[in-house]
Amino acid sequence: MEGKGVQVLDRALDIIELLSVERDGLGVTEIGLKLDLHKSTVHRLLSALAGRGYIERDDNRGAYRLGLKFVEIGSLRLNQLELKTEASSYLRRLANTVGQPVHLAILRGLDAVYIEKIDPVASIRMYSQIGKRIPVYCSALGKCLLSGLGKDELESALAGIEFTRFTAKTKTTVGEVRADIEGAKRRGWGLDDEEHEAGIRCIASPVRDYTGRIIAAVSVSGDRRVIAADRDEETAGVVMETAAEISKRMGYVPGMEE
Amino acid sequence: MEGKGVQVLDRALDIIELLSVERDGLGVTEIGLKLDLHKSTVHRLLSALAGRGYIERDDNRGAYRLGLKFVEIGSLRLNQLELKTEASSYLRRLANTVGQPVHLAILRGLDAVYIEKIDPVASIRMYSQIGKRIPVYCSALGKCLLSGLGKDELESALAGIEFTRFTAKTKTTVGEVRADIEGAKRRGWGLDDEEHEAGIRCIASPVRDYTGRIIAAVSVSGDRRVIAADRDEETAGVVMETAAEISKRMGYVPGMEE
DNA sequence: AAACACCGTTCCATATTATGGAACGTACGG
DNA sequence: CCGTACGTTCCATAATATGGAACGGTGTTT
Repeated sequence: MEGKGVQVLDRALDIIELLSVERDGLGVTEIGLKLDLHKSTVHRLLSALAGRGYIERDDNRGAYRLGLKFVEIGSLRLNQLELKTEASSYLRRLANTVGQPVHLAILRGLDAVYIEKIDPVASIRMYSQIGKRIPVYCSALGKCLLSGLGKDELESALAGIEFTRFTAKTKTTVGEVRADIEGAKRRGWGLDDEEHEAGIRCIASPVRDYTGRIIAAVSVSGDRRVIAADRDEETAGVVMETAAEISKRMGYVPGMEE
Repeated sequence: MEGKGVQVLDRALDIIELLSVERDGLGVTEIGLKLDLHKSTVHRLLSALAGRGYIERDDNRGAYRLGLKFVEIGSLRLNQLELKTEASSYLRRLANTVGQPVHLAILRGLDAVYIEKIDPVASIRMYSQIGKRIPVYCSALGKCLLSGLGKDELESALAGIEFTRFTAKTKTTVGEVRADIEGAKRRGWGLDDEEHEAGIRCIASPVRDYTGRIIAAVSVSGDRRVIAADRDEETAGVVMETAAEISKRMGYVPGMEE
């Protein structure tokens, strides 16, 4: 076959990704219709995946849905990240101090990927999700992560951005984003001023490792009345403190960055 | 080919599961050796998986490891569980009240699968993991989950248990486990008295839904000096209270079971 | 109660794909 | 500088996955 894929694998992954957004599961025929696959093909792939726990049947309706094996594999992958393991208790402490959701993210391509999310006790806001991505140009986390790139790498990354205007305040030019990144680098913290989600502001600070490189970023986010602009320096202070503690834990010695 | 599987899919899943326990990733040749696959086959499958984010290359060494796509899919699956979404804030409250790790689990076959895990701020104990399984016969969660089965279904389940002695206190006969389950049913809470992990005790209580059926269990666990035997009734009280609140949230009306 | 429609499941001839052997380029160690 | 091992690519062909047909079961309609 053409291209880089393997047909059976691509079909199976298509099924998996389809079911990952279908809360109530789907039947064989419906999966086949949505993915333009013969139902006997679908059935065979589902059976194979089910045999290993990646797919399960709904108890009542018989619909197929993702199995909990994905949860297990996802957790195993997350726990391979030493950074996350080391950072968790600092993040919990920050969440309780600030009383707002706290995230840890790493850079993947042109996105920040959430690898930890701590909600304070009273919080029930569920927008972000571990494993999800947010574009670098309109997130505090993303700007911090980009601030760790070398000049050439940064320009290359900026050149690759395809802008989507999420809110009235979304930055949509390379120049604006570059300026924000430089500001993040200078201050030691980055800002999302309702650029990704209207009404939501976010402050992040970078985490470094023993080589001095930026490997992650920590953020606090919340309603613009809670993460109020007039208290940004104060909020940024506690975020930077937490990021510094995690950095230290990862072997970073202040002053060693390039 | 023979059996229920699909060869390409089984090979890809073998690679995925191998990498899920290899923190530093592996090379093509090494994967091939471990799975008895030709390196050109391995390379093709890795490339196909990498193209969709399920595999990534280590920045430095070039080793292959799982991609963060698994984290995303795992989180999407978890978030499809309405129970988990609804329960999270109650569990956080319980963790802070008791100051010990709290879990939520559901029944899958003869295991309790952790679908939520809350560590209090100061805790760094990392034994359990979301997505992991613990056998029903030697866990408080498992005994609570089994207590919701009908008589025939329970006997069938008990007949299927293959006992492993984890500690000196592990129950290893069907009679002992049946007695524990009946005790859990009578009291409204179940106990793991160092049966799975030496020195660790655990108290759990079942969660019901609007049909009155047991759909999950909540637990608190910790060192036997902290979850001390002489205070079990007290600890159980707060666990049952949390389980009752979650049950209520899931539409359960007290008195409607059976 | 019978007929109909649709779904999930199974089987198998064959079309199509995945395989693995050979070869190549690169990087690392001696 | 040379040898070794790894990752990568290509392609003839062996082996597998496909999908068409058929079946049983369930729910709905007449």
